[in-house]
Amino acid sequence: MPELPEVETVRRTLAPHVIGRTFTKADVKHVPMVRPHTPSEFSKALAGQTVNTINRLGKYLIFELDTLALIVHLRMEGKFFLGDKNAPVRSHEHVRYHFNDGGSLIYDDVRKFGTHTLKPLATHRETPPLSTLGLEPGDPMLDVDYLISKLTTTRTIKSALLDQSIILGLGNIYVDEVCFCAKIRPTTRAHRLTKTSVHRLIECATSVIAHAVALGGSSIRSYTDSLGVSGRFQNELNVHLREGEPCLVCGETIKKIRVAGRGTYYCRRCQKA
DNA sequence: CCGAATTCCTGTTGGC
DNA sequence: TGCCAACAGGAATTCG
Repeated sequence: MPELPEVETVRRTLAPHVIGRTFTKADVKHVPMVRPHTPSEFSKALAGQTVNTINRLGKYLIFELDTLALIVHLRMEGKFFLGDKNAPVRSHEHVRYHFNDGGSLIYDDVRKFGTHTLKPLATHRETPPLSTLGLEPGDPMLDVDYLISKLTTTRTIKSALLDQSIILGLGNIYVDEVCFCAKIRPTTRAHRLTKTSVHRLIECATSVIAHAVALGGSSIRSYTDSLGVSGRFQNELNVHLREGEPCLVCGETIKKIRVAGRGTYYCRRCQKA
């Protein structure tokens, strides 16, 4: 599932291919994907708009057009492909964006969970969903005081770290890795964490995400290549998907449990906080 | 308001 | 080997 590092990789890969190109229309095959727009109003609004830049906020891709922002969330398995006018329809193709040069940008998504929405460019960051988002790992504003103020909840720290209004961009894989790095058990109640643990959490979120971005993200079963996007971070995972294998730090067997409704991997010896 | 459960969706996996 | 239920999960929505 694409998390911040995978989405950043998609952004970097896509940018040189689509910046400067102008849309003529979009064929929407899965109607709910462009909600609340109807396919025809979505397509008409895009016509004549040029892609000036592609940004990213957390796991959201933001295509900045002339007067609109096209905000795309890949959710689990969304992928982009570039095609020409004769590109065959892909098996899970749901949206095809057409450019005035005859080319196309194809969105493919097995589970149809992705979302594509249009917002006025001038105010897109001030309205949901972007307006509700927290701070990205590496943002200087993400300090101990900020995080402690957000962790007054009784939920588990895993649940809190998955909450995009607190820290941005972490999903199931990276939350497990960040908790391992910070020596924090995923089941610990957020408000019970010490200041020292919260400090480690920030350091780890920053370092794990930076390392994953540098390696182009992770390619695992539910998220693989599109546009030549093939990350190498899956080879660096310390706990995620390693149930039954020895902890790379202490040798203890990695456990898998269920936390916040998600498969969760941790080392019971290293993660005691 | 808070947090847990449900919903969306389909390919893969595991148990019998 | 074949069948089918369970599972995977981000975030919006519903429920208690």
